[in-house]
Amino acid sequence: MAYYRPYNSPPPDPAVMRQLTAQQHEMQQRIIIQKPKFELKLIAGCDSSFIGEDTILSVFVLLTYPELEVVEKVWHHDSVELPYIPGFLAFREAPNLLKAYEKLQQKPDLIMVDGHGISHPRRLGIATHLGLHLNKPTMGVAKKVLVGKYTEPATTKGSLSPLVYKDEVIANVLRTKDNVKPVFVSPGHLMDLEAATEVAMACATKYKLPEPTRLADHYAAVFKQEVK
DNA sequence: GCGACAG
DNA sequence: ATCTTGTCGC
Repeated sequence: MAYYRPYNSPPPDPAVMRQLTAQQHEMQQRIIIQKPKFELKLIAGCDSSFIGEDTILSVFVLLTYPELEVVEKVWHHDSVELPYIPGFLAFREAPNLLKAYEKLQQKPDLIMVDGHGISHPRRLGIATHLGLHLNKPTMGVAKKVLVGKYTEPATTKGSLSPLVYKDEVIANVLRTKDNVKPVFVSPGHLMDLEAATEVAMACATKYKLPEPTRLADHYAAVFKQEVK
């Protein structure tokens, strides 16, 4: 198994990588992509930032839908164990995100995660990984492609083009704002691409990132300063 | 064998 | 993710 290792991260143990890959193959069997069976009243957005090299701070923001008004925001920080390795992001960030999630007083009907859903080599982007752990509908909104090919969508807001990987459309490259780089929208778990795309568009008000993840990113920066 | 590579 | 200043444009 070949995997990419960022220039400055410690060399991952081959035995560990084999174990994590096996776990993704097991989890892959439980992914459910279907037409949504939930009523979207509350949507959550989550994101993580780092304080130094090994301390992660994760945030969950809860919003009403479709009004998109913030009703709750929580965070949690802890030390991380694994380095960042493309394709294995969830093993590095999901543990802390789950701890932050537990602090929510109310639980969302859907979680929008910063990162990919099934648009991943083994369909296990962090959004899908979280969805399986929480048995909750999730979708991913990433700023950069991980796998697949696509053509640039038109430069006007609302334009989109499919992201294809192994002859399957695994995400939509969506222009959420005029003349701004598009985002990659994919279903994570318990929903499908069509629904994920619809929600992403409905949450794209005046910025590139849909409100849930944009606000989570915003508060991550705010809380980070409070901790320092 | 040579690139590409979420956050 | 993070390190970082000024600068172009709505």
